Amino acid sequence: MVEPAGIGRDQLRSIVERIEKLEEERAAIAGDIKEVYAEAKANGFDTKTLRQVVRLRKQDSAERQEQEALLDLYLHALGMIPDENR
Amino acid sequence: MVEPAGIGRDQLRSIVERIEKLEEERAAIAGDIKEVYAEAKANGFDTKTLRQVVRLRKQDSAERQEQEALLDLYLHALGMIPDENR
Amino acid sequence: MVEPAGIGRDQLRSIVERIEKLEEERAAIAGDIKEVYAEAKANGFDTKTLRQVVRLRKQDSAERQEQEALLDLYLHALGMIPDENR
Amino acid sequence: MVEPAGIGRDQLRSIVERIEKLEEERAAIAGDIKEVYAEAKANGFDTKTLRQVVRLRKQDSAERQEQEALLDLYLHALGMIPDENR
DNA sequence: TCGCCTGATAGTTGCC
DNA sequence: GGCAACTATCAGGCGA
Repeated sequence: MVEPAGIGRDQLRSIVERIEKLEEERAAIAGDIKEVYAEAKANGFDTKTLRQVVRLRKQDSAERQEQEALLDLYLHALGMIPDENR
Repeated sequence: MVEPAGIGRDQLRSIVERIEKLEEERAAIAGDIKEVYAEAKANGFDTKTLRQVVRLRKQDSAERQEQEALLDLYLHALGMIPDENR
Repeated sequence: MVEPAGIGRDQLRSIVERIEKLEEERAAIAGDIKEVYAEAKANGFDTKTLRQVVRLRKQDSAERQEQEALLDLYLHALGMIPDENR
Repeated sequence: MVEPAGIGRDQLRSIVERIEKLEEERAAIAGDIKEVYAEAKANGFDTKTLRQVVRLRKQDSAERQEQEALLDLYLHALGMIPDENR
């Protein structure tokens, strides 16, 4: 049964407000992250690479290797071996 | 010149750690939001509708601002600058 | 199971080529759009404003559709299904 | 001088319509691309890897190696050498 | 629960 | 060369 019209009104308002509050907080943190990247950039770091590093640290190494292996497979099938020293 | 290997080491570590800390916080908040939706659902609300309501409320204010921006642009294009602080 | 090395070779090549062909076409159209803006600019129009107009026209129809969708959702949530083809 | 209000009216309409027409075409092609990926997926290919392949083919290899070198530098500074056989 | 799809986020490109 | 718009990728939510 869905919440009847009259009854849930205050509850609905409360829910929406809580969500909006949390979304604001989340946006604020996103802003902080952006700032850190900006500061890093100002100190001579390459943000693109930084993001890559952060992503790699998050990713499980097993999964990472698997993905690399698959890519190799495809590139090989296309005759595009990216680096023969690999 | 990009940050040389030896120099930025500690700085690099600090940057990465700050970002990871912030991303954790952001993820925690995302979890809270999820909980609110789950709770709402348990109370009989339709989450899809709730999400759309939240989205529309966000859009409304964004849209309003954009309309204002457009007006400004037109006024500018016509040489009728409405606000000298622009 | 992912596509084994030998089997999908020609198929893989075909897929990649089709995608690349389509991406070229898309890029060509993007170029045409750019040209139109450039021409408009040469005729004294403000491109930023033009872009905003185009964007808003798109948004308007999207918004209208979303509002309709929201109405549907509410009617559904209240057990008043407006359209059995849904 | 910006285009005066009355004069450019038809021209403005024409511009906007041409742009919208082109954007539709572009969207149609984007849809085609999506279809190709979907079809590939249905045939057992991994779309994420496919996208990577397409991207790599577009990217100049010199640039690619440069980016890899930079990443290595950062990972090294963090003590995270991703693959010692490299 | 899994796969799909939409919405959020990150990256690229073009303009100023 | 920095910033803003646009595009592509990714992740989370929804429906089967």
